[in-house]
Amino acid sequence: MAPTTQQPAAPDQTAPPRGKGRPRSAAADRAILDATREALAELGWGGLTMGHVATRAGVAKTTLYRRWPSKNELVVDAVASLFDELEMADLGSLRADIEAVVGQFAGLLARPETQAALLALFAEGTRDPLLRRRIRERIVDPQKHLVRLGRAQAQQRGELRPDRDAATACEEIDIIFDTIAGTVEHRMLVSGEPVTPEWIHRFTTLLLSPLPGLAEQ
Amino acid sequence: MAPTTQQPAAPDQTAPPRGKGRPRSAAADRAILDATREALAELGWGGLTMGHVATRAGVAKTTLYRRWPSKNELVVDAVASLFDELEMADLGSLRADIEAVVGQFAGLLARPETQAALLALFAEGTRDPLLRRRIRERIVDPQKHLVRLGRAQAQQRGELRPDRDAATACEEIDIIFDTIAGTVEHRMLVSGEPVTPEWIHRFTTLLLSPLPGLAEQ
Amino acid sequence: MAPTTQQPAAPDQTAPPRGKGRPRSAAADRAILDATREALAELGWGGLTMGHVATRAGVAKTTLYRRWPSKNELVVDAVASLFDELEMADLGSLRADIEAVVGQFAGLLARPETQAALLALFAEGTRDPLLRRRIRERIVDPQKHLVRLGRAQAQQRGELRPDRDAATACEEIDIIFDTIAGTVEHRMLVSGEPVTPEWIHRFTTLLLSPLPGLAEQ
Amino acid sequence: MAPTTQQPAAPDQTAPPRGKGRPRSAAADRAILDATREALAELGWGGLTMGHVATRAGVAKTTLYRRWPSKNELVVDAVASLFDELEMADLGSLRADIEAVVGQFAGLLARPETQAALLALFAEGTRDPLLRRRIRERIVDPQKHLVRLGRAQAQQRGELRPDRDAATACEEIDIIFDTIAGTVEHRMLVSGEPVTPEWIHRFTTLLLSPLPGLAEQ
DNA sequence: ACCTAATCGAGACGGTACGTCTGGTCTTCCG
DNA sequence: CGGAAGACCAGACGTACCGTCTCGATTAGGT
Repeated sequence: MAPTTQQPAAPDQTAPPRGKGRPRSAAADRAILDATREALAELGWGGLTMGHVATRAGVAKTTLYRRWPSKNELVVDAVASLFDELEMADLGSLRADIEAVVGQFAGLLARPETQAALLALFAEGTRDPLLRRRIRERIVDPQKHLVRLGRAQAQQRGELRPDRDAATACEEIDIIFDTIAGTVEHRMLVSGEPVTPEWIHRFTTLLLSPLPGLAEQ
Repeated sequence: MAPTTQQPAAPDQTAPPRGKGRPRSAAADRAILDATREALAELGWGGLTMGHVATRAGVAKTTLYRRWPSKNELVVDAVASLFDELEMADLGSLRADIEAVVGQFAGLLARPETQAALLALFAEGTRDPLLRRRIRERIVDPQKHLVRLGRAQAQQRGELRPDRDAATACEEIDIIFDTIAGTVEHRMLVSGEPVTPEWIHRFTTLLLSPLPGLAEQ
Repeated sequence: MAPTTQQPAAPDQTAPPRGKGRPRSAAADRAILDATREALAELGWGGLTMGHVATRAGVAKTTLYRRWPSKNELVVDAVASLFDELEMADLGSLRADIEAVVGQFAGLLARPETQAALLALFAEGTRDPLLRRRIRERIVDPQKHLVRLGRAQAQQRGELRPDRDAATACEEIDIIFDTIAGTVEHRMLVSGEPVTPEWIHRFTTLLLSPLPGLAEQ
Repeated sequence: MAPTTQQPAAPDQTAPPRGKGRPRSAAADRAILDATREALAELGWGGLTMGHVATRAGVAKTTLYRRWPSKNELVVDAVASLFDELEMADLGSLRADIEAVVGQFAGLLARPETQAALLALFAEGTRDPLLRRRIRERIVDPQKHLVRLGRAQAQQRGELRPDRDAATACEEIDIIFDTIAGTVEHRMLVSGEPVTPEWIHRFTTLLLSPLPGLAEQ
């Protein structure tokens, strides 16, 4: 998806913007984020240690803390880049587009590093408003953009009516997004059951049609 | 809800069932679970400490570990009882029943102790199959039972067609449950926005009808 | 010297005096102090690390900090026991007694662990009154006792006049003690030159007689 | 005393002697040494930090390390100049001269920066021969010169016999010096008691006469 | 008027030790 | 024997300095 407006995982915006002393090593940034993803996949959230990441990245702990104030922020950035691979296809129909993006999302949630990190991050974000904001900016909003895009495509095709006003549109996007993201996450991470093409089809039907088996109302 | 098959937060079934020496203090169990809930509400998941719980409950750490093998299991039990208050009403229509149960669930998620614990537990459960199983038994399954109940009620009223076969029914219950639970959790705990009656109405509409604005297909 | 009133290097008096919980391991105390002395001798004051001591003693850092609040206090106790070996002989004359005790003291200062620790402790004590107090109780006072003892022996022999009053006696003991201890320390640790029997003889002469070469006054 | 043979605290002689590039700032040297003394007085040896000194002196750490290889050497130079104020008076008698110089030395040891630095330096010197040499050159030898001077004055007055040979003289100077320096340091820095005129008088008596109270021998 | 070279400030870098905290286990005594 | 108390080992935490390095910007002397 959108490599349009994307920095390569910018660490800490509070860094001095202009160069007085020695500039920060860009290689260190990359090594740290890679190490974080690897460690997440191997050891999971609980096994992830700042010291461990630093060692594996060949970097001093100080360097790590200079850029990310804590494990939470670090993992947000490390995981965020994974979400960049989500893309909105244009397959000619709303149903096909939805099924495609749900499939992509499910594929992402199947990766061990995502699985290890996502719910843990959400849990931490529950208590820390700054972290929630960061999660929103780096993870949630890019996803929500997909919904916006898919919706616009469907409107252009004539499958959906054009927006009446911006506020309603926004609310509709929100509700659709929470439904898609929440349901897939709950299915995979809480119920622990796989997301198969069949399941995707049935879920899309739920979104697009009345409840299956609903008697004529 | 179902006080049918429910122990009053039984700690560890592996305990010696019969009294040889001094019997375990039931008061200790209650004090521990209360202390856990209080500490969760005050300090959140991260701030919850076994030592802290023990102190607050006026109990030795040993006693605590004798009953629950770790923080995770303890919190499952402490939080599970909160889910007992969920009940399936029979308000005469499927929509009304759904809206009622979603509202109850949202109310539960608004409590600080639930908020602090739920996602964290799910995150831990991602790695630990035994924990996931326990979560399922004590938290998820009781909720899923509500869906089953509501569905049966609607079938009796004639709003839904009767089940064709058990397998399909089960799958349909699963998908509905994941959608309701996942969406409400995502809305409240990840997006961090409130679940108002209006939102509930719109979400229920999404479940019961085609996408709003969907052009005639 | 006086094993009369001596605890085997009691760590921290602030410990709860009698046993409610598990008692502190006496073996750990011994292992820690031994490890401290060994590490001092090998690595010196600067190379001595709490973590290193703990590891070498086969003890957790927590155990170490439970007993001694910091490196300073730990080393005081570790070194103090070395000073227990100082004894006041009774060799029949004041000169012989002085020479013997100076020789013993010099021998003590020649040991690497003493050398590494003593001045560093004194330096730290300069800033920390509690540490200075502890140094005084565990290291200085036992030494000063030797002076008191030697003086009493000389008075019994008739080499010295009996005390006129306690205050004057105390002052005289102080000045003699500071002179002996300070001079030997300065010779060995600052000037870095050896304390030979010849030097001891000359120093004792300085104490007992007018300056060598002093013209008749 | 001797501003005779004194560089104004020359930092590091290993600097390239002749100017090709930009010359070193003399102001920086002064600022660094001043900052060092101030920080010593305020924070003590343990609180003294290279980074702190650099900041306080308005200088980069690099500049500091270009001149002094470590904290130890820096403090030697910073403190050494304080010892330049020691002077040998000629008050007409050996006793008066000794009492004067002991008083001066005690005054010096009463200053917080000296107190913080001296024993710490000696302690470090115990392990580092190069440092000990530097201490000797910049701090100890100038003091020892005072003893030599006072001795010569007394010989000229006829209070002391002339030297028989150089070696013996040197040894006698050494022992007197270690005694005076060591005793005063021990009294003030270890015992932590003040050096009053009365104490100086008694100490000088000890140096010049047999032990007080010594029965006729 | 240019070079050349060492200096300056700032600050990031890899390390290491710090002292604290928590997790689980164990050992003791009391009821 | 159960329970309270608390010591035990293990190890991660986030901070503070260490001494080195890499910058861009001065600031001289030598041509």
